Amino acid sequence: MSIQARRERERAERERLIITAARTLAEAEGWEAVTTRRLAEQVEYSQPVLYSHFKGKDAIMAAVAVEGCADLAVDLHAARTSTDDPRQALAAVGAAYADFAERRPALYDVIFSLAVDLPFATPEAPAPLQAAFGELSQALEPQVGDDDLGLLTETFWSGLHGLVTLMRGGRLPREAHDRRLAILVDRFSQRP
Amino acid sequence: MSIQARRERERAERERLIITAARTLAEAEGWEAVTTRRLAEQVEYSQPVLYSHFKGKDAIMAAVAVEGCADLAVDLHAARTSTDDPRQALAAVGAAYADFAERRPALYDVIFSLAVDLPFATPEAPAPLQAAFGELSQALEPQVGDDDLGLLTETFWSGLHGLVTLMRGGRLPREAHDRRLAILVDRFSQRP
DNA sequence: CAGGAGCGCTAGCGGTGCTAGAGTTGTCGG
DNA sequence: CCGACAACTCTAGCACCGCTAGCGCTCCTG
Repeated sequence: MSIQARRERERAERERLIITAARTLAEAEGWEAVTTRRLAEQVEYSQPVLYSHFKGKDAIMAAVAVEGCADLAVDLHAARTSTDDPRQALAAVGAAYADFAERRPALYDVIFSLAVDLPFATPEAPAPLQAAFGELSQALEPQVGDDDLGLLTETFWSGLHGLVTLMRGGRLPREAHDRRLAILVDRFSQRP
Repeated sequence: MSIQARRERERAERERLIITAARTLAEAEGWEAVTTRRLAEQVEYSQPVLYSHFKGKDAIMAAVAVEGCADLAVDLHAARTSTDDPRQALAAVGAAYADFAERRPALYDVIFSLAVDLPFATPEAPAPLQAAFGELSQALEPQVGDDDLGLLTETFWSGLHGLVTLMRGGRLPREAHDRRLAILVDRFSQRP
C-alpha cells in the first residue's frame, strides 16, 4: 500500500510544481505568455501530463487564483489591523488592495478579471476568497450605517476593482491614483 | 481625378462594412467569435484585405469601440436630462451606464475592458469617449462638494465599472445589482 | 519470471493572427 | 486600339495556440 502512497505523493508534488510554474511564468511575463507548451517545458514533462492533472488551462489558472487570493487576504488583514482608527483602517485596506493589484497584476487578473470558473459569492467559494472578502467586510463594518454590510462591501470592492482595472488598462491616469482612492474611501466613510 | 475619388469612396465604404460586420458579429456571438477569417467571409473579401485597412485585429476593435462609445454617450445624455432632480439624475445615469453594459456586453468590453490602444484621459481621446465622460461629469457636478470634479467623476465611473465587470464575470450575484447601484449613488451624493 | 496495467510520450487536429508573393484586373501612354 | 505598367486581391503558408488519440515503455503483481 505504501507504493501507491508514494505515487500519490509524487503526483501531488508534480501538481504543485505545475501550479507554481504557471504562477511564476505568469508573474514574470503575463498570462499571454503562459502556454501549455511552455508550461510543460518548465516542469520538464510533455503537454498531455498537464491534462492528467487539470481539465484544461483554465483549471490551472483557477488553482493559481486560489493560491494568490490567500496572499491577498494576508495583505488585507495586515492592513486592517495596522491601526485602531476605523477610518484609517478602511483607507489602509483600500491602499493594500490597490497595491496588490499593482504589484502582482497577473495574480490579480486571474482572480478578478480573467474568465475562470471559480464560484464566488456562494458558500462553495474557496476559503481564501471568502477570507479576503471578509477582511474588506470587517473594515467596512464601522461605516455600514443603514446599509446591508454584504452589499456595502460588494459595492466598495467594486469601486476598488474599477479603479485598479481602469488604471491598469490605461483608462485612468496613474498619477492621481492616491487622490481617487482617497475620494472612494471618504465617500464610503460615515460622516463624522 | 474622379476615378481616384471613386476608389477612395469605395475604400471608405468597405472600411465601414468591416467595422459594422465586426460589431455585428461581436454583439451576436462575442469577441471570441470574431476571427479575421470569419470577418473576411462576412464582408466577402479575403483576409489580407482587412490588413490593408487596419493594422491588425486590435485596430478594428478600436474602431468599433469609438463607434460604440457614441451610443453610450447618447444613452447617458438621455438619462441625465430625464429629470431635474440632481440626485435622481445621477441615479439615472448610473442605471443607464449599467444597462448599457448589460445590454451590449461586447461593445462595453471593447471600450472599457479589452486591451485596445485607445487614448483615454488625454486631449487626443476620441470625441465620443470625452462626451460620455462629460455626461458622467455633469451628473456629478451637483455632488462635487470639496472634491475635484474630474477625480470624482473618475472614481464614480470606477465604481460603476467595477459593479458591471464583477457582475458579468460572475463575481457578484446578479439579483442584488439594483441595491448595490443604489448604495453607490447614495454614497456619491451629498448628504441633504 | 511472464503478463498486464498504468502512464508519459510522439504526433497530429483544427483553430488563431498575420504575411509573402503570385496572379489578375483595370488604367493610361503611344 | 493595343501593349505595358501599376494597383490590388487572392492563394498559400508561417508560427503559434489548446487539446487529444494511441503507441510503447516501465514497473508492479501473480
